[in-house]
Amino acid sequence: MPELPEVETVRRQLEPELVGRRIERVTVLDERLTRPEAPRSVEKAVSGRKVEAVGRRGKYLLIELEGERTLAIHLRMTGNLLIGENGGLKHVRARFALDDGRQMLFTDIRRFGQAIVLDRGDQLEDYFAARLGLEPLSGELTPERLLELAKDRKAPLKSFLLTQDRVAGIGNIYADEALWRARLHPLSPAGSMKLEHAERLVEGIVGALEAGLDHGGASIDDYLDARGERGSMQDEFLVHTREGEACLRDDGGEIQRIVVGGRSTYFCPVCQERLRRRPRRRTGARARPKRDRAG
DNA sequence: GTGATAACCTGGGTGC
DNA sequence: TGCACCCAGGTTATCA
Repeated sequence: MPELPEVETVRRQLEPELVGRRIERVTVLDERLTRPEAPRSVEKAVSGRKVEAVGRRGKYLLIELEGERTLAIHLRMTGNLLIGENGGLKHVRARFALDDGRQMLFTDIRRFGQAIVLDRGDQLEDYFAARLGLEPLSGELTPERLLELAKDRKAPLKSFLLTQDRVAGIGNIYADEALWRARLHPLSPAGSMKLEHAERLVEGIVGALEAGLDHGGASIDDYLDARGERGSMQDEFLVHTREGEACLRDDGGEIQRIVVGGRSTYFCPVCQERLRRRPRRRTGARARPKRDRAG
């Protein structure tokens, strides 16, 4: 499933191939891809424009085009962007014909992927401001800011990490990996963290994402990089999908699988500390007056 | 405002 | 072998 490391891997591969090239023609083969916009409007907005840069925001890939337009692509669960020959591929949802004769193809088995065109400037800013929070690898994610975002939240840490408008780019795999690295139980209420926990969690998030990047992402199911090759992060998982195996910390714990927020969640019950909600600070001598027995 | 859950979607695995 | 059913998960909409 493409999360931040997978999308960033694709971005790094596409950048030298696309920047300076002109997208001569776009053919959208699945109208779901461009919803709510009509396929023709996206085809018209992109065709004939030169690529100026290839960026990323959270799990969105941003192809910046001349004329202050940006093609924002989300791979969702099974989307792939492949460049080169790519003959005989199944589930092709869009074709981008480049001016050097090659094609970039968007394939997507489950058809959840999205491609929209935004005007650079306010429209782009507003779109992402409403959806995405801190970028974990940019240095803006500090323990203090994470603590502030989690303040008073009762939601489990696992669900909190998956919420993109707090911290962008973390999905099911790297949430599990980050929590294991931080030694924090996925069911701990987010608002129960203290500074020391937030410090461990930031370290865990960054460590997990960088490991994913180092291994070209994880190819559990359908993910392929822009060259059509699989990543190897799935061979390096510390906890995700290791149900029934001994914890790698050798602490006697056995990795368990539970469902949190409808998502499979893997953790070690021995070394991942379950935090409890802190009681609200009461004001005054008695926060809750005793019942007046006299009636 | 917050948290939980369903829906979207399709290939693969499982059970009968 | 073929069929029905369930599961996976990122995001959004809906509900409590």
